[in-house]
Amino acid sequence: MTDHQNCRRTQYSKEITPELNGKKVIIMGWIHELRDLGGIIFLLLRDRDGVIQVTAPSKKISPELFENIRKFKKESVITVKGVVQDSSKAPGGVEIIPYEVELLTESKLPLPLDTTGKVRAEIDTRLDSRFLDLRKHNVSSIFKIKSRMLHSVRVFLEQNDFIEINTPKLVASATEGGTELFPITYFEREAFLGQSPQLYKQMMMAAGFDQVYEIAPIFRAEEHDTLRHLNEAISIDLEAAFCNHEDVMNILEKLVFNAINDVNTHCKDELKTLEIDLKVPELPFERVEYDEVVDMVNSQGVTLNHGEDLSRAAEKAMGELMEGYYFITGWPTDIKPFYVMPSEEDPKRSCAFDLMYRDLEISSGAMRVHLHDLLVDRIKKQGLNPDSFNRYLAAFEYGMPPHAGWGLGAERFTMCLTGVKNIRETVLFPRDRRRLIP
RNA sequence: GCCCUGGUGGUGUAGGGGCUAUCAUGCGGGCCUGUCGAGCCCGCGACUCGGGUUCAAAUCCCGGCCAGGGCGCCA
Repeated sequence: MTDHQNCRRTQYSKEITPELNGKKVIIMGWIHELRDLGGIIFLLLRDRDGVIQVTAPSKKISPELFENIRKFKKESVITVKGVVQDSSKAPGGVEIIPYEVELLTESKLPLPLDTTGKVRAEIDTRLDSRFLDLRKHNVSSIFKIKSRMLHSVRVFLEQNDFIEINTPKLVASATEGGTELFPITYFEREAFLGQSPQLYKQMMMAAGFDQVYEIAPIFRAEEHDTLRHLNEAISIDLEAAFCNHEDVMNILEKLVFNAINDVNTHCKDELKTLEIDLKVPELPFERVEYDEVVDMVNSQGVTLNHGEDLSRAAEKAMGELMEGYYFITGWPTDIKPFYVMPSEEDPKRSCAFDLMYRDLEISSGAMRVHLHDLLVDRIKKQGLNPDSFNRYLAAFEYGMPPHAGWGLGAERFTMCLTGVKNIRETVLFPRDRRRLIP
């Protein structure tokens, strides 16, 4: 009788080493592969972190047990109770000789996709059966690295005295400008899904929190259809008072540096699975002025007029010229949002920056406008109505400190850490132009 | 949204007006005691949908839907 309500493993597969020779263990997981050679059966049992071979020689185990194992199907969940056998013939130098096996749940066959890597599947097929796709270690490794990166970011920011905050994702106004928002029904009213915690982070500066961060979803209703855009993404957002853009750039580059180091030391197996050699960048990251970027892009034969945002071709041209991480600074004020502070020496240039990795923008930030009247001015100049910003603007009338901040795309950063080319690879259940399930 | 390309067993593919629609993997059965992408034998399983051209369409044409790549959009 199978005991489903008392299942506990003694070890994960990766914890079983030749040193445990002769020890009894209980392992649980999925049947990765089954090789029946007639008189001996090799069963590869996969769990979260690895695969271990269970070897069933007909002469060493009972006929009933042997027949049971022979009837197993791939991807079924089983418990194996057995004895560790140190063996040079086994993969990893160790295997389990079973004395008892239990089928916990049987898998339906055929599988919607191959979990062993023999036949590759398209991303669309994989996402349709994502839970199965994620059983592959080269896929789950991406998420272990993402998890480690987020952990590292939290530790770093806590150590630097930042307060973690949570801001609403249901918002009333669609007047922030720029990106399209997803409209939703909020009881009898219309509301929207938040595009960014920007205005709330700034209000926390007026609240006297000084240094805040939030790691949360953002929603963009753009019909983009590329390898680097999502309609739901995780933004690592930060805002700090009594400082300028230079200060938050320093924090950002240290945070990125720190995360890469942390992933390198704690995700060795995952990086190996992904065949990634993660290079630790040098600090400080190179700073390139926007004016310089225009010249560099044009020198590559790609047209970029002064005052324009970078086209995809311009980003690629920069990617050809720059290795690793670099900042683009001194952006024209006109192409940046209203809350970006114009430079004191030259108001046509702003205190905004982007952090790039080769041809990919992974973060953008700025010193913000903390002066109420200037902010109202800038809102009007961008063709927006200051009246719809009342609650936000009020925060600037009762003592708002100078401040700066940035937002870092968690998925884009994960692409840099894992080397994957499609941003959908970095989200468990991605939301894009076409996909809303699963 | 625009441009290009495509949609063939569960998965990944070859083919490209008529013949039993190719191959791999998978699945079912058989043989096999050291596999590790196990091997060998037998079997199973497919032309995106709608319309049109034609004696004949999976193949050509039109449209839809879906996907891949590129771009645009992305304060």
